[in-house]
Amino acid sequence: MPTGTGSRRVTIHDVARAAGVSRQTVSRALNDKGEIDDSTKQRVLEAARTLGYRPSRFARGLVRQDTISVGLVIPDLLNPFFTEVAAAALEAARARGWHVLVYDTADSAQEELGTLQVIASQVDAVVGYFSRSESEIEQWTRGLPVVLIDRGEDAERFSSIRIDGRDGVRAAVSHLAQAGHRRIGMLDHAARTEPSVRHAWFADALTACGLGDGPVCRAEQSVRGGEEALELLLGRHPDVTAVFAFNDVIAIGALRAARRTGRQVPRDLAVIGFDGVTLGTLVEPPLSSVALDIRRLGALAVEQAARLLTGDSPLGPDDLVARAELRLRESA
Amino acid sequence: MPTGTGSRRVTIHDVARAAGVSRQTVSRALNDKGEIDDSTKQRVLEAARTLGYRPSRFARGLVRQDTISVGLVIPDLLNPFFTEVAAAALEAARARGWHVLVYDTADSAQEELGTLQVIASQVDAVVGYFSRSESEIEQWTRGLPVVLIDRGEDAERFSSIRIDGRDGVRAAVSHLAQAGHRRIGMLDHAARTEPSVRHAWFADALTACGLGDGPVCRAEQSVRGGEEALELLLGRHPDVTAVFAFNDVIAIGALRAARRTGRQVPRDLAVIGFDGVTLGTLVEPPLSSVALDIRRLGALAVEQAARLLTGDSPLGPDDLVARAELRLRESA
DNA sequence: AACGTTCCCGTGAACGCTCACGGACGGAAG
DNA sequence: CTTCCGTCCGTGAGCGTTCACGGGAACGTT
Repeated sequence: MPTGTGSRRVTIHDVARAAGVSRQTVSRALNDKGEIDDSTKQRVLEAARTLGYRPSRFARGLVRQDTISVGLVIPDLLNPFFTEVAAAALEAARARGWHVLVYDTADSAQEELGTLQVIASQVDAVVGYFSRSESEIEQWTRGLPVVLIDRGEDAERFSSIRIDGRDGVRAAVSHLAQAGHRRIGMLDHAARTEPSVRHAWFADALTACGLGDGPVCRAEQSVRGGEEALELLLGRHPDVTAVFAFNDVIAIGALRAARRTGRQVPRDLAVIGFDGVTLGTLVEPPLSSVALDIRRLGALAVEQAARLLTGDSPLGPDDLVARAELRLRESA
Repeated sequence: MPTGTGSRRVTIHDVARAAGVSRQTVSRALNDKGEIDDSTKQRVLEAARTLGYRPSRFARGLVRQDTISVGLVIPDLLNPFFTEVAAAALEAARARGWHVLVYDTADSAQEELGTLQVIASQVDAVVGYFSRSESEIEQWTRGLPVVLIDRGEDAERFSSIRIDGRDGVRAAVSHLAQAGHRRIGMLDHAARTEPSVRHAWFADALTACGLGDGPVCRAEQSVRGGEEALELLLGRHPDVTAVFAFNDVIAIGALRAARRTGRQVPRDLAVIGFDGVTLGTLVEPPLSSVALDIRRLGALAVEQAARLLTGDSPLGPDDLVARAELRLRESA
């Protein structure tokens, strides 16, 4: 068993010497591409096996530039929305024969910087979520194709898959209004300092429906965060009878908190989330949501990365849109 | 904007020429390691920027063999258990500064073979789930460190993180027996032809508790699969009052099917799963489960990969165990 | 004036592999 | 016998980067 603890790496040269042939013949044997006698091929393969030879991916990649790998950057793989985005991107990448390096930045700007610093030297393109400034991203990616996802309004230098939930949120609020709700609150994202884009859609929808502006609470990006935020919101505004959440995870937290405090959903409190994750079908009651086509979202991001990579006809901002539409279940 | 559609790649040489210096000086500027005048450094950096230069990861990797990357092979990232395993492995790998290539084999033996064929040339070690035979795995990995997870009893050539749920399942069945259940069924894994190891634990536990053997139904690895399997099981064996499921996903399906058919959980039907995924806390009622420490599981796999990689003191089979223990919530 | 230092910078070599070529050999065709 | 072709194999070059070394210029020291 050749383990090669500290010793030199086994190269194609060693195999050649052991088999009594040249490097090229070894290469022929391993990549089975003809021009080689079958007996010598077996001999080479045998030598390679006993020596424990394994070609260097770097040397190989250096000479034939065929394999493409893309970096996928995700804030939190355990957040079911990002799980689904990752799965979608993985699927799209596999269809292209790409390799995918996944980086979970743990919702931390620090970790994000860390990945930014190492990712450029490992991949041919980058896809995913970033919270840092575009100039900071550019500084580390340096001309590498980058596709951002859901980068709000400030995606200028990079391609970004824009998420357009305006109509969907409008439909959601409108549905709530028609159900008789007059005081609708929102559980917004907590990380950013300013209100989110989704909140802007929410506010617009409220005025469009002729409702006064709704109270808002910031929620951590977790079920727990949603629970806490809902209690806070309801504590401060007991007249609220419906809530719209920044995303489904938070909405599910709200659902749970509502039931735990004796409210019945949707009778006492209606809840609508955003994203449309599968998890929403498993909770009680099933969660209504302004839903995205997440598989398409991931596929779109990879598609654009591919176009940027080859250089031909990248999609324009108008094509890089994922629209969300209201998917009614039972929570509202 | 130098996009370089079909043209030659921009090399360090081009930058050197443009800046009027040597390759080495360019290298010094880019990896900022002193021995360079600040003004020339700026000049080089400027040249690199305008040329759109980006060092080749292959050339760099060839000469300084520092970056390590590991392949993580998962049957289905959307299955919450594997999501958590992946997240755990990602975290452990990041702590080591490793890069992780993720492959989702889509529960398909064909896709698994496909990854097997390409993965060896891309990573320094492989961690994850495989259904194919060890010889087949070995054929493609060729001496690459491989760490299998939950490979049942037949892990001989490779390191495998064994999942030991014997005591946990025993505790689960025992708990059900003490609650008065006499007829306990199981929803087993459907893919394999023979009954799973978990079923063996279940059967042993039944006899240990003095109960006759329980009826079994095979379930697809999904919530839907669990629903269908439970209906089948209950249709065939109406006297069953409790079920143990191969895993939590299936158990959640069972939970839903039970409630949908008017049964109350756990009063009319008790349900216990396996794995202990977080999702179990979100369903109604919260799922009891024979729970694994999934983060430790992932960390252990990566740890062993690291040891195999450096060659020193790999963990033995006795250390490569993840024990599962009963975690009671409300479904039983 | 000779010498040692410090600061920059450049030159060969090496990393491990594949590609493009060319050559040796044997047998079939002329 | 010559010519040709097909089969098999080896040699040089090159992929793009970093490492180890060496050297020149400028400055200060004795």
